Amino acid sequence: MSKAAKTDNNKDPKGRKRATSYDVAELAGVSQSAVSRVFQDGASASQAMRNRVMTAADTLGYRPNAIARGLITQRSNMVAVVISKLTNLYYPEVLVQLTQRFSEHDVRVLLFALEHEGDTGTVIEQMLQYRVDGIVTAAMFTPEQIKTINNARIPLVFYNRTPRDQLVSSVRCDQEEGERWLVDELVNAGHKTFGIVAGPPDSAVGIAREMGALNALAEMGVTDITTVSGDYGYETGRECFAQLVQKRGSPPDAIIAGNDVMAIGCIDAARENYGLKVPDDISIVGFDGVGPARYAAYDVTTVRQPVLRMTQSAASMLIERIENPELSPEKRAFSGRLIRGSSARLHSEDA
Amino acid sequence: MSKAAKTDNNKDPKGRKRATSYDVAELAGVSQSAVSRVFQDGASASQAMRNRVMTAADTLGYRPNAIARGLITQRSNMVAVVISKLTNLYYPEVLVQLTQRFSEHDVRVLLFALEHEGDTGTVIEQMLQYRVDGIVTAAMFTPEQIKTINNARIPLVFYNRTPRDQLVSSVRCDQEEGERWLVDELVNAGHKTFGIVAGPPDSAVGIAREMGALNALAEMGVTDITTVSGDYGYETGRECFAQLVQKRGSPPDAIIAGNDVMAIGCIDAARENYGLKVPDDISIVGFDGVGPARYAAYDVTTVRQPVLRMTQSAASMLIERIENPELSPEKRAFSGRLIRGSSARLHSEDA
DNA sequence: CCTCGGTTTGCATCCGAATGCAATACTGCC
DNA sequence: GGCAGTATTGCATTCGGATGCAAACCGAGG
Repeated sequence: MSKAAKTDNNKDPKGRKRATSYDVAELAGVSQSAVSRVFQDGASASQAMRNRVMTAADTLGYRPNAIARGLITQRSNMVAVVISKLTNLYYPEVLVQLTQRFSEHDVRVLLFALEHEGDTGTVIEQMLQYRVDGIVTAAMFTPEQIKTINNARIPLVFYNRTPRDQLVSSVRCDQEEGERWLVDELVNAGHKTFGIVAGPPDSAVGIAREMGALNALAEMGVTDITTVSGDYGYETGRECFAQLVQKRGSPPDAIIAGNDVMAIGCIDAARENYGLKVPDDISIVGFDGVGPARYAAYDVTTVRQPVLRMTQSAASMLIERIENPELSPEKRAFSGRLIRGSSARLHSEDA
Repeated sequence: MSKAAKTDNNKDPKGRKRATSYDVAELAGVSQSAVSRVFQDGASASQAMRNRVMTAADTLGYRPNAIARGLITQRSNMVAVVISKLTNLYYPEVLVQLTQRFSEHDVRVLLFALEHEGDTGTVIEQMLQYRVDGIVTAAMFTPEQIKTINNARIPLVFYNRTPRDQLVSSVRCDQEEGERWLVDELVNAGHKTFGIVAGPPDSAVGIAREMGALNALAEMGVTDITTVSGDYGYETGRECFAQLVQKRGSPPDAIIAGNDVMAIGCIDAARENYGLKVPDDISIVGFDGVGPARYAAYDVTTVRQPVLRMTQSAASMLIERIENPELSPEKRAFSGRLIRGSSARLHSEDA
């Protein structure tokens, strides 16, 4: 009787309602649990049952409702991916890679794009409400936010940022090491005066790179350093170059830019606005190894991040922790690869 | 009694279970419906009730479960966004814009990234299972797939592709018009022989552009046309240039590339491998108006897509149709903007 | 033919919030 | 003070599928 009632309110004016497992069960003359079992992996169901159910399901166009399933299983099979500053040419690649890695594990990606890395507040609330099974973030969270996420027992992996003093998992490219390589090479090649075009102040990666460069320069005994900062964009790179020159009266021997795009901006400014030859008059290096850095007109000397390995790690670390929440946090740092482009005179080129 | 049972099985070994509206209700001494109402927009609840519930909710760290809500309201508040070929430098921008537009309407984005535009099969199944409220796709679907989606009554908006003979909504940049502009200008500037570097054969946009260019060329009476095709990438652009030259024995007067990145590849190949001056010896034009097209070393003549307006349209068209499923399909085409870079000699520059 | 071990299947219940309806509380007004 | 009218609140049910448990079934061996 109660079952009959269920079919009664199918009075969708224009077209049939979406088929449910009950509808399929009825048509196939079996129980709803049977339908449920047929659509699961390791559930027990005879071949005959499978056939009947599948036939009925096909004629009704039935598809299991992932929302309902998520409610009962306490698994949404969705992970949140948080990105910011997509203008940074580098993240799109990361994003697609991540999505593909996750989809290999039958996990969907709920995307959160932040205008600025600071806008994390509301986003966290959203992620929690949607009961995502895990989070990969390429934006920094505050300690309280991290605590909130931990309390909700949602596995969390930071991408290219590692909060200080926090017990969290992260995957990153070793920015400091990369900057050290660049600095070593530049200093050994005879560059004495340096300009740094840092990233925006709210970028964790930018800060890591800037500090890495500054520390390396200090260790090498370099003191003539001028710093300006941009927003990772091309235009900003051009402007920063001008600022640098103005600030110190003349162009430095070398410029260390916070990413490749700004490096490209610097190169164009140096050539167009100051008639400088790169790398003869000035060396300019970037970071990331994005596509445009390989364009012949720039051929930027840079450190390429191992995006594939990093995204694979992030995805698998997260999935491991979703399946086994007891796993302790883990931090993985990958070395980048120094790419000796022709935008800088480097030491070992003559080796 | 049944309520008491509910609190009993809270035996989470390590830490409390996630708070539900029942927990909050109990602590606040009110009914579950009251809690539900407090967390809704237009529901009736006294101020006193609001305070009590909110206090209880805060101490428990309660957040409404969007999954459960979706089950009962038949609204997931999620839309699927399908993209392919993210290698195309242009889509990341689209993606972020879309995500932000949707989040303004409190709609989340479930991301599906296709390796190739053809891999749509499984993705559609996923979207339907997750009961997304709508779909924006930057990949082409087959007529059967479209029918499946229509049967499920899920609003669908195509981005930059308009299936032939299908009653669907779409937002696109008028590729044909843009190509016509480019062709007109090039022909009027005296270019006689043309090379076309088309996009991959499974790209709907690529085909539209290629056809647009060919039609325009035919109308202008141009017959010396050589076509090759690439995958939208930089390297492919370089290779295509070589192929073009080889195929016809010498470089054409002008090259029309399927996108800016390939145009850049062509420019580099022309300069580096053939010692040609751009635009003195050869004109090269692209399409999209991506960031790198503006780099000083290339300054590509191109047609810029009005991404902001297009994404806004796509988002609002979709949301309108989610809220009012009876709305009939609508196709919007936006004109791009011709950008007269220095990679081509154009007619009207002397005007 | 009956019994035993192993599969299949169905029953009943649960996940967490939304909502129609009825009961109740509160308001203003005569 | 009493009453109509509105604003709150609670009750019970619903969304669609998963799952523990017990009943039913199957084939093989005695």
